[in-house]
Amino acid sequence: MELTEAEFLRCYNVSLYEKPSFTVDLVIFTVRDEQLRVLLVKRAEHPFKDQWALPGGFLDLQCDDSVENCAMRKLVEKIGIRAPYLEQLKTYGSRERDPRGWTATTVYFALMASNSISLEKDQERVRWAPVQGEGVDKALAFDHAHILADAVVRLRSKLEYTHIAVHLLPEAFTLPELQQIYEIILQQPLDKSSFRRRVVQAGMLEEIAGKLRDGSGRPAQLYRFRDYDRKTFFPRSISRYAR
Amino acid sequence: MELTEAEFLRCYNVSLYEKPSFTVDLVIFTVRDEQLRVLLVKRAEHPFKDQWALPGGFLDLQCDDSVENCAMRKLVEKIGIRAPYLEQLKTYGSRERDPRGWTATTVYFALMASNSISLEKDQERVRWAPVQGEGVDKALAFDHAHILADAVVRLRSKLEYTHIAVHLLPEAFTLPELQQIYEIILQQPLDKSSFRRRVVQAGMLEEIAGKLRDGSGRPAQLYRFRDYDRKTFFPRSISRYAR
DNA sequence: GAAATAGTGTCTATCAGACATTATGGC
DNA sequence: GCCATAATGTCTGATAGACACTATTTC
Repeated sequence: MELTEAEFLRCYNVSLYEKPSFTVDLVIFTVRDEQLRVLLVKRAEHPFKDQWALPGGFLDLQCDDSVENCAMRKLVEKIGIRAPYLEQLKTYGSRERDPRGWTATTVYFALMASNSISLEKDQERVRWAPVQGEGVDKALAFDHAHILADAVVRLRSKLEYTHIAVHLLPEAFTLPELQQIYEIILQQPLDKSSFRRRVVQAGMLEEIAGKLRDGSGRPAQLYRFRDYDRKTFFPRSISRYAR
Repeated sequence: MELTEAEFLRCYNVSLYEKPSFTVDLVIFTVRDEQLRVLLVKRAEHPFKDQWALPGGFLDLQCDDSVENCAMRKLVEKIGIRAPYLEQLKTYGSRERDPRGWTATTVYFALMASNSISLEKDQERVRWAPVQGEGVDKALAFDHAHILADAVVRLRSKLEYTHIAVHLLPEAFTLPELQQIYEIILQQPLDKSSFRRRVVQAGMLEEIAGKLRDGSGRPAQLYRFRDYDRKTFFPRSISRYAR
């Protein structure tokens, strides 16, 4: 006789299959001091003790309802605030990537404004490392250098045709500030006029009436991002370089 | 006294953390009979017994060296050949998605030419279901309808600015055939002249000297994809529709 | 007014869309 | 020659890049 689904579930042994260890890691980007930076932590435990690594850790099946929840929880633990932008990057899983054996990690990447973070606390074990090319000038634990490179490529690529750069700035920002973010991450100067046309015509920004930001020259108009839910998509990529 | 890394690894208990069940699922696309189709299998076991689902299954820590290896193994098991294109889509993990409890699945999507597959074997339990909109006209097990929708969106999106459609055709194909693939998946007619300019100028194709394909009218020039490793990237998206 | 920075205007090259025209096969 | 389909040519509109120019602030 066939089992009903309810009967089947009562008898089902969850531990039937050997499972890999499962972790969630984070690539948290910000732009500070005219550099793209990524949050690194020094590992407190073996393996790779005292080496720099991406923040992350094991899933907690009791308190994490989903992988994304887990990523948000770890983000809050590490930097104390919810990131305005969190996106799943990729899952890396193999027998070799961790000396303890078969592991898989789902990596998320987050963007945040540098004014919402503090660089200072515990510089010895937590650091915002500048990104040079597609990595940092430190050796990273596990396959984290490879993961970081993938994240940098994804970030540059998404910058070309979406609005995600606004998440690297505070709520109110000027167009020159936004352009500088693009220039820093894409590592090339952009034409002011073309840049403005592009973002204004995309309709993604809203002037903050009357407010201006001071500097040494003419003050710049403040804008805010119009709709964090809407997906801006530029029909042409921002730089001509082939990828 | 501190443990060395070697000592630590000897004592390390891999089962310390409770792990979610981990599976790999596949969204395998092809174009056949002028329709985008996806491979579905009827589940033999509970849960969701006898419902249609994406092919997939548990990771085998013994024989799978990596998640990607596992996806390739399952692909070969299901359709008997290596797919010319396999890309990781996303990882879905939560407590709710499977009645047996906390599970995570890493989903890959594959493209293949319809001439390399057989539609006939075991129609009762394996089927190439036509994709309508962003799904199929069957209820799917687990969160597979949601996963399939994500895969269709990703496929359409990548078609706009990359060359991946060539993987849906046999090695030798004509430009009208390639254009038809785009039209079927993007669900809109494309201008012949613009389409040709686009793919020819991208430099991704190579004429197969002298070979022509017959039809009722003038025979079309055969082409093949120049370099399966190179990344073609169209600087503008192919259709004007905003996403 | 000079310096500095913000913002605008204009010209041009490029390319997609539209569509007409030519080419080449079968019958 | 006729039909069907492949392939090319041409015109136009949109827009990115380049760069000159104007605007508004501080000193």
